[in-house]
Amino acid sequence: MSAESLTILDIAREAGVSSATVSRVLSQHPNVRPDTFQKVKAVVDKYNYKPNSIARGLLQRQSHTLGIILPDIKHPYYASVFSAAQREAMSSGYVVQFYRLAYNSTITDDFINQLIERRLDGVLLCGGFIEPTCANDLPDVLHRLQRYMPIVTICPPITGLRCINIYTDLRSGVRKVVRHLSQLGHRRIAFIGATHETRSVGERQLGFEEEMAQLGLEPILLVENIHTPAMGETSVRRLLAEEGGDRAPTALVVVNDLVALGVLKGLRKLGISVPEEMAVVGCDNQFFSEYTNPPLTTIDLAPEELGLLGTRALLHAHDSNAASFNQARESTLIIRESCGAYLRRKIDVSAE
Amino acid sequence: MSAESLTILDIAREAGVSSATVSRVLSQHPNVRPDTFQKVKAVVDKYNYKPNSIARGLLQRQSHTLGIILPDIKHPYYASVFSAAQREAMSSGYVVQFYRLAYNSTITDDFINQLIERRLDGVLLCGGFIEPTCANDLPDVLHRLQRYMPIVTICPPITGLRCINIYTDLRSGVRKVVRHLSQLGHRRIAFIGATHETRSVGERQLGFEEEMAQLGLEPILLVENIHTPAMGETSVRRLLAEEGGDRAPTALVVVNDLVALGVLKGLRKLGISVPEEMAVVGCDNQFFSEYTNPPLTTIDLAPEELGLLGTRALLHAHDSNAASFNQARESTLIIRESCGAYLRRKIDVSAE
DNA sequence: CTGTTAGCGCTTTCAA
DNA sequence: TTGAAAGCGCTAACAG
Repeated sequence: MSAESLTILDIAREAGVSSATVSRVLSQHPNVRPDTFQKVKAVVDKYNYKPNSIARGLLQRQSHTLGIILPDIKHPYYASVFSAAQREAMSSGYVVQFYRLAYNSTITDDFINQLIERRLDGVLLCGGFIEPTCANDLPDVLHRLQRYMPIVTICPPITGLRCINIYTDLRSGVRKVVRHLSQLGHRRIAFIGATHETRSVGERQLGFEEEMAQLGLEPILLVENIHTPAMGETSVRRLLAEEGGDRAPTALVVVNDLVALGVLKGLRKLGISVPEEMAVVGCDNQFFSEYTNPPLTTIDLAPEELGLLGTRALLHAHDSNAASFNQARESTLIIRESCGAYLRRKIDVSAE
Repeated sequence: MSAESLTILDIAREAGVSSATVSRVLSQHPNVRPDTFQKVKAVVDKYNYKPNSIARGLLQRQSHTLGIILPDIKHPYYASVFSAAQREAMSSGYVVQFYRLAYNSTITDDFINQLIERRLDGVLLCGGFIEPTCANDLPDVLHRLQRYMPIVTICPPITGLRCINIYTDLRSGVRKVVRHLSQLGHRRIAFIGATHETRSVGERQLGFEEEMAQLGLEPILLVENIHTPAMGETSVRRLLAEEGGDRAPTALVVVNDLVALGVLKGLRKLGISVPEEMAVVGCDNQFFSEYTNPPLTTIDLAPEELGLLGTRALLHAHDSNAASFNQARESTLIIRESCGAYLRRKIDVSAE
């Protein structure tokens, strides 16, 4: 397999120079005489010699490697963050290592140790595991990690943790949604969400409740462990069983687009048409949301931007003294058809 | 930032032993006296010392790192392969690095060099860039890489390349689809696909044409550069413009589920109902395919299985002498509603 | 401009 | 059972 393992010394010998000179040639050091340069380069090319970046990293104390930790790369939101992070890292000569940490697990010392032993140059943490409201030692664990490498979190700010944090303000995002629905005339609005276990879900619920309160409306909540399309599909029936008849909601705010996918199917199976009989709004603006039937109104969280900015912040963490800051970004309401905003207009048009 | 940089020597001094002894303690070497072990362990714990895996790797000539290269992590198919690969690698103490290589680009020497310099213990290559039928030097480039590390490809086998290859047989998969549609009574079946630029797309088209020929049917082809939902959406109108009236297809075989998502929307906008007026079948069985309206009939390619098996093969590539083999897996036809298979039954039921 | 030297932090013979 | 010593492959002073 790896028969090819020439070292810099082999090249030096063959070229009749010292290893230092070869090193200089390799790293484009200016102080090399052109003819020496050529001579060495010829040998390097002849043997197709590739320096060992591990050895170089050992000496320079950097691995040119970034870690990125998230719960599920198959989730389109995380895939977007990851994708953008990788691009940004790559364009600066860094490589990304992927670490998975399940939604419901907390970050442990053992896990942290892996990162430390790998001597990463920085770590991006995103969602899930850094979310549990129950994990009170989270700041401690992350502060320990931070003694070894800069970290950037992409999630709602964690109380007691001093680090770079970037996120999209979900709370105000959901408030926008509720306001929009109320402007369309809805009074009985329900929130289909997960339990508070993750803070970013809690933020959504909080935004929902705050805005409903401000509008003087009574919130309808179905808060269970709902986080897949399948769970969304079954949740609808339960919600309408609990809140039936007069009390039935006319609009649904769904915790994310993935779940909303199931909610739409659930409503379809119940013969409830969207948006005529029920308005539906998601959250996330995934690639598929434009293609649901009807196209899903949702809020855009700009995950790629978070990944890009997070990585950039990480790469600059050494030179910038601002080792800790919070950056909140605004979400964007994407109005499509599932909320019924275009309903009246459509009807008007057809009536003409 | 990384103030914490104790070395094994610091620990050795503090514990009053040699670095060799500390090393033995750290790697659970049997020949250490229990009291020495405890003494050293105490110091290690006290300072929370974490050995530098980079240094260890340099000596042992392995990085315990696998590379995985694919065109787009946001694509659910690749995300699944990646996810499974990471799990399998992690469970064997390996970490995965992600490299992106765009769909349309070919793998270059420069790119290969990055991998070599990073001294990866193996590389998994998947889709896109290893696909172009035009890149005739592909085997050469990969053979060069292979001199440094084992590689596994996940794609239709590449002529002239000797390496481990695992894939799902798309050709027979699409043939199943066509057969199924013909059994449902369809005679005018169209294929909406991309150009031949990638072989895995070519395989699908080949399967389509082969089976149509075998059935004595005339194939209808819309083969352009269609690989996003948006392109799928617009493709329908073009197809029906070209092949209208009597010649209009009654069934559509779409190159993948992502594109099918757009095709469904395009048909909806044209007021063509699925499956009543047009049967649609996708390919890939993505997470969303069960939730389209109507649910999409498709073929399952088991990407997670490919990722798992590919990684496992990579990890065993050293001890197994079978340095090169092809493993083809069967695809599974997933019958849902968009193909109309349940149509008659439904009608019967409602007629009762 | 180039070579010598001394490591980076760890493991692993070989002796003791 | 433990320690001394010799590197893994490379870079970075420091001389010359």
